[in-house]
This record gives sequence, structure tokens and C-alpha cells, in this order.
Amino acid sequence: MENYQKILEECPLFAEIGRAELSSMLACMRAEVKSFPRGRDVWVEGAPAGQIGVVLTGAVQVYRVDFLGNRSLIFRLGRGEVFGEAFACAEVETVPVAVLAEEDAEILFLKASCVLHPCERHCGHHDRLIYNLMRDLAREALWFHERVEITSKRTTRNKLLAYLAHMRRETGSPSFSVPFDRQELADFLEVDRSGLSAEIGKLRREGVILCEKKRFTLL
Amino acid sequence: MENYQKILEECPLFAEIGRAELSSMLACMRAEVKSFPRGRDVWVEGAPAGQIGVVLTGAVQVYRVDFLGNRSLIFRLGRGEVFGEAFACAEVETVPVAVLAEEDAEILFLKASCVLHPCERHCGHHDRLIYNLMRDLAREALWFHERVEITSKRTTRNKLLAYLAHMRRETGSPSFSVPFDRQELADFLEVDRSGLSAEIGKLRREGVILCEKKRFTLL
DNA sequence: TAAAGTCTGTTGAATTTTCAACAAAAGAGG
DNA sequence: CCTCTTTTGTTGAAAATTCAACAGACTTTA
Repeated sequence: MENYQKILEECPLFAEIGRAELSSMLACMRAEVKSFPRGRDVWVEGAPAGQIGVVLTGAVQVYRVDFLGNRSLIFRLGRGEVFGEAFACAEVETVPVAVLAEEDAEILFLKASCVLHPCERHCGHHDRLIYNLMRDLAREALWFHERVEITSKRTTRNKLLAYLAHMRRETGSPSFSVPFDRQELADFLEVDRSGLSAEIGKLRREGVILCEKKRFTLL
Repeated sequence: MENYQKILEECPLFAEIGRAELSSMLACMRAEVKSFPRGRDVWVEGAPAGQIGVVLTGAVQVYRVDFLGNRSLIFRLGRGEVFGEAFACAEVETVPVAVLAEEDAEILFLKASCVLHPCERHCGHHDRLIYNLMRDLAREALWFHERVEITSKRTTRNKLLAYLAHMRRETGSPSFSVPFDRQELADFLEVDRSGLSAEIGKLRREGVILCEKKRFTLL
């Protein structure tokens, strides 16, 4: 676990928790690190809930596939980001999403019940951990609101423009790279990939955007 | 506040907090009750965040309207349910949604900073309140996952069927009433109202469902 | 009870999406 | 450097959505 000290310190979930405190807490929470090669499933839909995952290195995708084969990309998470916390805190049995290693990834798993219900040893900063977890949940909800704003648009064009506007706000620049390839972007926006490509071409010809692979510029 | 004792006791946000404790906490949290007639705005989009709302009586809708006039209904909340907690916990400046009284409603407002940061008097059950709030946030996130499951479907028909399947799971019965009129259901599913009506008619003729106003039966 | 307003279902035309198939471009690996 | 694989852009046809308009049913109010 020592190798990950630096990452853990930067992780919002462990903010304001000292190094010494943290390592005793990790033991309490049955922390374990697992590695996943690019493309490997971290969780499949329906896996038992009860764990909280923290991305130490690499990146993962949280998604869902419906019975028709349509894939909805829900989040893309990088270093320090957390998944599964909502299912753990809501105390559901199984996770309703799948998680996939987008790149080679190392994931820290915590036993959720140990996070939610302070152990008998009453580790000092458990309150802080709960508070951080709450913040995390709030940010997740906020992101869902943003996602609704984007995916509720009725046309591919407007979904794309809403997403690009979001990225401009987030990066503070009219020029940015998106973390998705075309198929993933389509899965996120919940539209057809070929239609998305066509729409990007049209916006480019109309002089609304520039687009070079994953790099977009709003004009 | 005494008039609301019974409602407050049943509210998940105040679960496991005794009556006496609760009333002293409410004072700490600057609790105030306001009444809204049916149709009145509780919050408009862009209103300052920082309050947590609890529906005491009646019902409210949390929604969003985009620049094209499309309305997305995000939740419908009834007695004991909470709104605004995500914006408060994420410490954003303004709320990105609007809230409307669907029926005559009484709302309890709490000052969010007082909920998140225990007062100097360290009211006894503040920890419990935070825990309850976290549970609430987790449930909200869970509901968003469910909503994605429904609205990510590509056709009106499949969105509707996904929603009806959700209601069957939730009520445990193939026959149930939806809390929406047709326009609201369309706003929730993010489809055109007339197209939704047409699809309901088609499903009925096909013998897939029965539908009498707001009451649906899956066959 | 009548009038006014709201909600719902229908329709047809215009727009948009999806789907399947293909070819060019880019990238990976030997 | 060449081959194999993956990604991306294009296309046309079929399917679905949206939009506007309207009429009947239902509610509310005067």
C-alpha cells in the first residue's frame, strides 16, 4: 500500500486525513488493490455490491448495456475517482452497472460496510471520511444533472453541442480534447455513431466547430 | 413546527432522531416552513443554492427547461422527500434546476451550511443527520441510474416500456397508476407528447398494455 | 348549467435517427 | 515495410420522431 501513498493523499475521498491515520483506516476497511489489464471487466452488471472502488492508476468506464445491445456510457473515471459508493450507501444487493478498465488500471477496493459503520476502534478521522464520501455522492448527483442537460436534447446535433458547451465551461477554453473516441462519445450521448460522425462533419463544414480527432474547437 | 411533528418523524432525513433532539436541531438549522399554492415556483433555475428543502405536504416537481423550450422532468417528490441536498453538499452557488409546486405544498427549508457543519453546541444527533443525508444522496444517485436506464432507450416505445417495467418492479404489481399526466410523462421520458399518446394507443391495440388515464396494466 | 379552459388522442408532413454496408485512414505488430 | 485490425466518415433506405393543428372528452369556474 505504501507505493500508493501519494495517490491516496490526492484522492478527494481521503482529503484531510493524515497519512498515519489513513493507513490504519485502510486496514479497518479491508483495503485491497487489484490490477486490471486494458479491456478487462472490473465489475459486470449484477455483481454483488458492497465495495467501493478507487481508481489508483489508469482509467475505467462505468456503463450499462440494455437488452437491445445499446451501450450507455455513464462515467469515465480517472486517478483518484471513486465508483460504487452510491450502491454501497444505498445498501443495494447488486450493482446495476458494469465497469471496464479503459486502460491498464489498479483499483483500490474498500469494504463499504466498514466505511459506513465506524469500527469498534473508532478510528479518529472516520467522520471526515464520511463527510468526504458525502461530497463525492453530491458531485455524482451534480454530474447526473449535467448529463440530463446534455442527453435530454432531442437531436444528435443539439446533444453534441450541449456536450461541447459543457466541456468549454469545464476546461475554460474553447479548444479541448474529449476523453472519448467516436463510438464512446456516441454511447455517452446515446446516439448512433455514424449519425454522430455525420453531424460532426456538418458542423465543421458550417464553420461552427473545428475537429481534429479528439480535439474540438468551438468557433 | 409542532404541527409537523408526525411528518418529520416519518421523514427519512430525520430517522432515528428523537423528538426533543429534533426540535433543538431544527432551530440550529434555521428551519422555516413556507407554503406554496399549486403551480407556484418554489425555486427558479439559477436561484441561490444553500438550502435543503423537505416536502411536508403536497408535492413538487424538479425540472429543467432548455433554451428550445424542452422541459425535462427530473423528479417528482412527495411528503417527506428532500430536494436541493446535492447542490448544498457540492457547495455550488446556484441551483441548476427549477422546482414547482405540483399541488398546494408546504416546504421546510434548512440552511445547508448548518446541516453540513455541526454547530458549536454539537447537537447530539448531528452525526445521524449527516448519515441520513448521505443515504438520501445515495438514493438520488440510484434513481439517476434508473432514469438513465429508462431515457437511454432510443424510441418512445422502448422508453415507455422501460418506465412501465420500472413501475411494475417498484409497486410489485402489473397494474399501477403513474404520478404523471401525459405531458409530464412525455417530459420525463424526454419525448414528444403526441408521439407518446400515439404509442400508448398502439401498445393498447397490440394487447401489450391496458391504459385508462393514469392507470396502466402490463399484460 | 353554460362557458372557458385543459387534457388527450389523431393525423400528415417534414425532419431526423437508425441501421447496414463499405471504403479510406490510422494504428499495432511482426 | 507490409499486413492486419481498429477507427472513422459516407451513403441510402427504412423507421421513428417531432411539429402543428384540430376535435372530442373532461374539468373548472362563473
